[in-house]
Amino acid sequence: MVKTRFAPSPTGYLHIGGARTALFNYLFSKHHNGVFVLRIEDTDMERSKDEYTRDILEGLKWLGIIWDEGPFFQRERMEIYREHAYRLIEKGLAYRCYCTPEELEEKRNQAIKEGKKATYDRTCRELKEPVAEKPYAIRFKTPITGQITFNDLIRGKITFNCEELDDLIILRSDGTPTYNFTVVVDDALMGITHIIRGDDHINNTPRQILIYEALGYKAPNFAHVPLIHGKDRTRLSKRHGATSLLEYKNEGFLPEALMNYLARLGWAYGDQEIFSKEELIEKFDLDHVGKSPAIFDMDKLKWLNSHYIKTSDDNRIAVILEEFLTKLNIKIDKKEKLIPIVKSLKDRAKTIKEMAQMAEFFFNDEIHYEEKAKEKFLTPDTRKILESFLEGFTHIKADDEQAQKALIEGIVKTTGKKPVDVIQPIRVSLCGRTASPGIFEVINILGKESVENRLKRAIDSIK
RNA sequence: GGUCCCAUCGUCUAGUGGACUAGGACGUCGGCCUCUCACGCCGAAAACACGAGUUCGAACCUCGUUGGGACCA
Repeated sequence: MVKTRFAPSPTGYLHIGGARTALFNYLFSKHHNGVFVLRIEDTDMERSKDEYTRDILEGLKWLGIIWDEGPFFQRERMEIYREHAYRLIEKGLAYRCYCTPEELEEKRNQAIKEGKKATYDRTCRELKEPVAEKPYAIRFKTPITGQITFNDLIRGKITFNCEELDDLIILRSDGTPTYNFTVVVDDALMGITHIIRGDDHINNTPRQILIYEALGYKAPNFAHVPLIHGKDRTRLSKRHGATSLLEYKNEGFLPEALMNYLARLGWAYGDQEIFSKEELIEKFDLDHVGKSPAIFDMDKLKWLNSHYIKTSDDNRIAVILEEFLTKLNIKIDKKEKLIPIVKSLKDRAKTIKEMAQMAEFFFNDEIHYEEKAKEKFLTPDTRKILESFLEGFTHIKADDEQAQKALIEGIVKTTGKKPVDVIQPIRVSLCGRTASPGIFEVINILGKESVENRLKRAIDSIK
């Protein structure tokens, strides 16, 4: 059975790259009816924070990635790693190293001076007896010669020479295990069959394979996904504003848009652009994951988001819109307005946040007029138009589009102006701006009283 | 610096030796629609990094060059 995992360290928020790695693991396991495990690699006591763990869990949930097992916390498994480290010593596949950090530092400097590689010189490798009372780290006995090759599911065959690898520390002198050791122990114990992770781990892979073998476990399949880059083509980091995935939620993106975008970033299925979650599970495979890094493109994400806003259920969008309106301190006078507002704005907004901003004027008759709009359309010249529209409108219902059209046509005829010249002043009076949903739609949503209030207020503002 | 990886429009990508006059999508530009803004529709510009080789034939295979990235130091 296929079993994958996502194993982030809670030393930062769940960023876009991490989310995509998680997604690929999730999709791959679900595609094969397998199991997806979540493991939190929190062995770095200094930098790990609960806040980050919470962000990661929440982010995954929001995106719609559901794990079958876990979350497991490495901090709770320290004994297991220690036990495995000593097991390797017993098997003669690891050894105690008594070199002090100072000695190591000196050796390193010396090697660099001589133009050699700054790797550990294996001083303690052949020590026969443990030295009592002296602190030690445990090092892994890396084969001195030979090659290690693995078949990456995305990149094909990758080969390393063992000479390039030194005897890495698996357990520090303070008893804490190191990264390359804990991943292997956990992945082996948890029965992970496919490790899908970032490109940045390729160089760790040969060491890890060696550790699998030493421990007597079968190495899993590896698939290294290229990293996501920022516009400057370097790895995404805080500089690129790639903080938390949840920030996209706060910016008004829909989770399915983000999932769709992330999946298509570095993976393709012919010419298809739009994928539901179910479709992704059905169609995702490692064969069509690209090998070169992808650059994050906000415009395309926005396009997908607007697509999902357009095609999403109005009630659902209304609920989200309400949250954003509240966040913007906009008081919702009548909840029944929300659905019609969504209907009128879903083709115009790229994010729900944008939608909330566009919707603001619907909720308060004391609207703010945009400077330029007022200058151009609320003038002594247009005042007559507004007055005659208000006069006619008092006899009409707010949902009677036909009557409103007739009224405007009448004004067009008597003034000799173009329809747009009649409508724009009305639009600015009602919305405070020159761009808005269709004028009849706006009137209908606002209702008779609001429309009359706003017209009066606009007319007064001209005086 | 060492090791490893990568290379098709600005961006995401299709492409697995002949169907390639290199396809789709975002973005850009132009047009249509239109009460404004959007939406929608139509159209355009836009790429195989370079050089050798293999082959009847190369975006696709091989080698090299250049460029980029990651990890380690």
